Amino acid sequence: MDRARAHEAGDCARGPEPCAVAEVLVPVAVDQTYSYAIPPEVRVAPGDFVAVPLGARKTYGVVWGLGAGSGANLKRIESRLDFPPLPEKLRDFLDWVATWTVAPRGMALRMAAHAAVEAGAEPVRIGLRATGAAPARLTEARRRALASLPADAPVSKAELARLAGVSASVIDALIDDGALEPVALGPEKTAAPDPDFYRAGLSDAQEQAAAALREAARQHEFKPILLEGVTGSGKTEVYFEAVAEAIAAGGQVLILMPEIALTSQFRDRFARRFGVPPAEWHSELTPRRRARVWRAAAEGEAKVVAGARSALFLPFQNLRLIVVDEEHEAAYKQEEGVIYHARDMAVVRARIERCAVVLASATPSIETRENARQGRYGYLRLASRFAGRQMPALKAIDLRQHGAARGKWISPPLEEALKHNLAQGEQSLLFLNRRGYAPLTLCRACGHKFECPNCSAWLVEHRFRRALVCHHCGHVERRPDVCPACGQADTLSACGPGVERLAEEAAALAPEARLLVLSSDMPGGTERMRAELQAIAEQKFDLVIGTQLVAKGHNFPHLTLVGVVDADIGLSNGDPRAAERTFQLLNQVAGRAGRGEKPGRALLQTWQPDHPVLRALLSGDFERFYAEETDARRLARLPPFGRLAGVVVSGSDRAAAEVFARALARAAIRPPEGGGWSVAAPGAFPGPDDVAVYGPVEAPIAMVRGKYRFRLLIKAPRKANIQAFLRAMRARGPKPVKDLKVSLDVDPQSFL
DNA sequence: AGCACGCCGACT
DNA sequence: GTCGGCGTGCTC
Repeated sequence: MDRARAHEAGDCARGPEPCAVAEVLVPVAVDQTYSYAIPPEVRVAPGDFVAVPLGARKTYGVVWGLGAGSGANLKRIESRLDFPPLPEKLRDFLDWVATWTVAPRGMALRMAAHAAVEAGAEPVRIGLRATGAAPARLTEARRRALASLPADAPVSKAELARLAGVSASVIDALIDDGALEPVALGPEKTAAPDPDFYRAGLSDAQEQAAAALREAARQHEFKPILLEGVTGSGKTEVYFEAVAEAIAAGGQVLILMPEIALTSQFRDRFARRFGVPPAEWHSELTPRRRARVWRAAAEGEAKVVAGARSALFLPFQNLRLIVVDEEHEAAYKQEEGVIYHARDMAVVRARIERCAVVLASATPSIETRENARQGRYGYLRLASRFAGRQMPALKAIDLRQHGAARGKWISPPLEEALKHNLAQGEQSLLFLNRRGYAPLTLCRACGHKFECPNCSAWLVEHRFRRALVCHHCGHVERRPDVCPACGQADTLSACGPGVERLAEEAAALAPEARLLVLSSDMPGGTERMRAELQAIAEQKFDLVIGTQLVAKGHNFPHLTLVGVVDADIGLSNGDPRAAERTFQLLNQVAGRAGRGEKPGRALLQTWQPDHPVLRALLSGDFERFYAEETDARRLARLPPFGRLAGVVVSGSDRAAAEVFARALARAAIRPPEGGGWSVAAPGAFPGPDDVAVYGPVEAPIAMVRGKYRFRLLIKAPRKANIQAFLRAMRARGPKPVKDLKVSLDVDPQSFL
């Protein structure tokens, strides 16, 4: 056997010399693999985890390929690590993600591998088994303990003590006597979801969509599908049918959720359909549980994983279906480290895995809608609510005619509707997308405004916590009683509303109502949140006041009135997606109403009832709104008709950051010869094939966490290789010095 | 990302 | 004189 063939066979452990080289990717910010010698006693194959020396330290890495050569003057792999290997398709996916996002491949590897490595080895679980030997003395407690021991499977000490109703010391004594012996238990097995556990009755429309999804899940071919269904149409039940099909066919399923607050409610719903909850994956899991889910995914043990965007990098063995729930949600965009959009990367992963991917939403993104319209994605629609339930009736309250009193935010018509609903014993929701008591606090005597020391942003008063909080960096200070600038007492005044303040106003209107304020900063974390959401569903509150958190995907069957306090928030912030976002959010909130037996309605307080977004919502003519928005994007050559990239230069020295950003822009404007693109002259209107460079401009919130930020925006035709452009720009620009940092964001979603 | 090296200010 | 702060560069 010649050398090359020996490598292929993974058979190079024969000779006395290291006879091969492995290309290893390490989880650091480098793009290349490093070559290491494979020592004779170690056998490795692509995908294997290995321990390698790196500079002065030791780290793990993953074999990305095997190379030729003797490896004579290379460092050696220390050992092969005992983790399931990273599947080839996942490795391909990581390469793809790194290229697309212009991130070092090592950082992409880190996202996929860290969970496995960071928890360390699983502790060995000890079980007990009868030896058959009789104990020296058989007391009543000892007899019960022996009698309670299951014959088939060993149980842990704590479990046996509980079963027998005796203390652990009784068990210890039995072990000492030789009547019981400890044995190592294998990993804990969790029951697999049962595709036939409970089949809900589906409407005709649902059944039709479900049939198409089942077919896609059966195929094991790349098949993206948009599942568009109005709020309350039962999208979840429909894609559950595809999940059932995929697991019945022996495959695995990934269900992506935009927020962890949603996973806990989803858990129960899943368990009702499949008998057991799905494996969960999100940032609040302990390292050990993460490692367990990771391994379960790799070994094919976890049939269904539901999780946040990072679940996209789990090492599935046989992925048959990916569901992206609420696909339009901005929370799918990862904004730090490797900057990626989980919805788009889910489609890429599905292509590599050759599986179906379902994008579900009541209000799809323009991008996904357009992909469906052009036939790149399949398109399934649920046009009406489940079980004949009506869509909520939407009405605008024109604040120009029916404004609230000074210092109040609930207009007379909304007040009347609320009181009426409460009198009927029905549940209401007030929606305001602002946490805290008031977004700005100022001194009436001297005009002093409370500002964050690290960010150019106002401090938000949280009256409940008696604190002023920065929503950008987390800075907290005590709310003083006297103005720190002029020293006068009782002059500090809260400006503008937050949910806490709205609650105060509502409580004055309806003192007898059981009231709950819900926002993401609620103390008690996810568990508390889960309990409160459950309590709302059981009508333990009459009036709920909440931020966007309450808008998303929850089912509150007793809710019949939704009041949107400020429908105009977010309409005028310079973001190209502002209108679309507002449309999606308001539709989502309004859609909370009337999901039970009683019909619901939504009242939207607005200063601009003629705005296209409000008109679309009120008339229900979504098609027209989508058509207009899509046309506007096409004309402006914005995504999906063109490509965008954001470049952010940040640093603690404002002037240095600005100078650097200018230098980068110059480097971008004069691209290298033969780069394959033309660049519009500064200030000139770009031609259809030109790449345009805008900026730098200072970010709208100039300083965040003590860093100044300057932004460039790159706009390119759809066919242009924007990644190559960014790489060339970075290579030609100056090297960052001191604490200057450049971050590249392909397909930015946020323009702050 | 993490770690060492090197260069500057301050103090056992 | 050394300790240690951060800025810079490299990791097969």
